[in-house]
Parts: sequence; C-alpha cells; structure tokens
Amino acid sequence: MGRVSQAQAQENRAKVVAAAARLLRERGTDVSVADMMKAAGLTHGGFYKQFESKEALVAEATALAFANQEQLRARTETAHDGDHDEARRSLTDWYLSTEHRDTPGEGCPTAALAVDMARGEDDSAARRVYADGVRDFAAWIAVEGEDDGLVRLSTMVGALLLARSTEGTELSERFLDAAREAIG
Amino acid sequence: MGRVSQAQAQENRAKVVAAAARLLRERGTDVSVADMMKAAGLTHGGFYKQFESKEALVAEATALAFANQEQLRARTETAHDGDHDEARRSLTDWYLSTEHRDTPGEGCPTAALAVDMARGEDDSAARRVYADGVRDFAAWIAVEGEDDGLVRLSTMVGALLLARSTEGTELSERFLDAAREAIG
DNA sequence: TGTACATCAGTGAACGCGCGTTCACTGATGTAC
DNA sequence: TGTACATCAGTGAACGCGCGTTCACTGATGTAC
Repeated sequence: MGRVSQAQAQENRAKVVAAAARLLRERGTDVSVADMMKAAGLTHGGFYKQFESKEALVAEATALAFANQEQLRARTETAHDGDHDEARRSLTDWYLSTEHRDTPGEGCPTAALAVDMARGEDDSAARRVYADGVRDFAAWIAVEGEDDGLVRLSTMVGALLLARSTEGTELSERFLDAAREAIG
Repeated sequence: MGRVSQAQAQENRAKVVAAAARLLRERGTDVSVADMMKAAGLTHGGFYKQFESKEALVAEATALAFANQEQLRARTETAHDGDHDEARRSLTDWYLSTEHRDTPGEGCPTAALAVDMARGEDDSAARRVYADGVRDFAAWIAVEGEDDGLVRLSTMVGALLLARSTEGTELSERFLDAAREAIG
C-alpha cells in the first residue's frame, strides 16, 4: 500500500481515535498501540505518522469519549423536548441498566477511566480532560445544587462499577436496582 | 544465600502476600511479580517455590486485603464499645477522608480493585473473593436494610474513586465532603 | 490538460526493555543414623 | 550428642513474548511546470 489521500488519512486518523476511545473504556490505558491501530483496520507501524505518542492518543481519545457522552446528554434532552428533569431521569435509568453495565466501551468514561486516572501521573493531559468532563457531568446530573450533583454522580459511578466488578453474582443487578430506586 | 529455615520461609511467604495486597491496591493487577517479590525483600526467581502462579498470589492477596478491612471494621466496633451505628459513622468518616484517598495501598479493596475485577476474567478466584468481600462490607455498612447498604457502598466507593481520579483539582475534596455530608 | 517528480501515509521488520515463567546452582537447614 | 548427607528456599541468568517506538521501504497522491 502506497500513499493514501489526505482525506483518507484524516478518516483513518479519526477511526484510530474512535477505536481508542472504545478500547480505553473497555480495557484501560494499558491497551496497546498495536491493538488500537488494528481495531481501526491499520498496522501499528504508521502510528507515529498520526500521533506524537501513545499518551497523546490516550488524551485525545479520552476527550472524544467525553464529547460522545455530552452528545448523548444533549440528544436525551432534545428527545424530552428540553425538559431537563425528565432527561436526567431517562439518562439515569440508562446509566444504571444492565445494557450500560455490559458495554463499557460505549459508556460513561467517568466510570470506566476513574481508576486509570487515579493511578496515572498527576499532570497528564488525559487527567485534565477527565476532570473537566467529570465537572460537566456532575453539573448536568445535579438536582439540588452542586453538592447534590457530586453525590448523585458518586452513587451512579459506584453502583455501575460495582455492578461490573460483581457481574456473574446476584449482587450485580442488585447494585443497579438499589441505586436506581434511591436516585430515580 | 542457601536454604532458609521453614519458619523463615513461611515468614517470607507472608511478607510477599502482604506486599502484594498493598501493591495490588496501589497499582492494580498489572503489578509485576518482580515488584511484589522486591517489595518483600526477595528476588523474583524464587516466586514459584511459594506460589503456583501470579494469578494465585493475586487471589490470596485480595483475600488478605479484605481480611484486613474486616479487622479494621471489628476494631472500630470494639473502639466504640460495640455500638454499631457509631462505628459505622466513624468508619464512614475515615473512608471519605483525604488520608484514605491518599493511601489506597492500605485502604478499601472494594474501591481499589473494582475496575480490575470488572476487566478480569469472569471466573477467577480473585473475583469470587472480591464479591464475597463486597457483600460483607455492604451488609456491615447498611442502616435500613440490604438495599440501603448497597446504595451507601456505591456512594462511598464512587466518591472515593472520583476523589482519587480528580486529585489535584478542587473537585477531589468536594467529592469527599459532599458524600460525607449526604451519608453521615 | 499532460507529464515528471517530490511527498508522505501506511507497511513490516527491527530496537531495547520488562513481562511471567523456568532452571541450574548454592549452601544452610533438616534428618537419618 | 555428633556426623554425613539429602533437601529445598532463594539467587541470578535465561526463555519466548508483547510492549512503545523507530526506520527503510513502497507506491499512490499531490504539485510544479
């Protein structure tokens, strides 16, 4: 394969970022450059033609994952004719569903990447993107002020992660159900 | 160094499990065999004289981490003369403290290992140990029935992990404070 | 509009490195007498 | 209680493998005329 068009190259690059955004949430920041390139239909050799480093792609993919979630919130709000409270309830129901539990790659980056960010270096670009995304989500999910948003988000993230970590036991669905009941 | 006494060997083995229980919570299941052995003052070559595999040590270290937390809960209860409600409040305060946020290696394995367990294979020994530990903790922390315990634990785990993942921003302490306020 | 050639996205092999695991070896411990 | 020797916990080097990154090469694309 020789040189590809600039349009094709741009499309390939976008595919890599999208694949990375999915794999990151599924497997964490340890996911390999080769796997991310492969998921985009490319070989790993060309990686550094498009990205400065693995770290740079991780930061960009983290930003995309948060952007996708913001779009989901916006679409949910539109679907409920701008009624924020109904949109919030609808999104919360999805958030605490077995469907969301079972598709981390398409799901909430706040939950999926929390531990990776906690373990990563303090000053990375990905970490800054992450904190901004968390702030926005907490503000959107709040009902009675900022602190309420932080508590609701904590409960949702905790319940989702515990449902994932105990999948296969009866605890898993119970975490989701109990949190939905308490927060709904 | 030649052969060591059986007592010394048993002590060394226990040191490895203890070091692993700490490193696992700090860095996750990706922590290397060499690092765990080194943290116990040994070289990695002798690992398979004591353990069947890395996976076996991870399961054993996970069990130790949960046992340590159970002992902490028991000590807290004793310190409050068996008053479970006061012990629960006291443990919750510690759980949502900056001290706990900053020492994951000595802290709650339910929170520290949630994402590792979620990503691990469904049927591992570590995962079974984990689910049992989570169940016990949820039961202990409950105030108004089982579901309440699951919700409280979700909020505590979520707030702790989000405080860790946003450390260095103003969000971090606010997650802890908001959750302590809501749950206390 | 055609032609000649420089550009560079993508390929596949290679780099040094750390991983989990194995193994020959060491020599103090444990045991048989 | 002493002595001779088998045992085996721990060491350090090595195994094949996958990692992030680099690089010579390919050949279609983009451009200068």
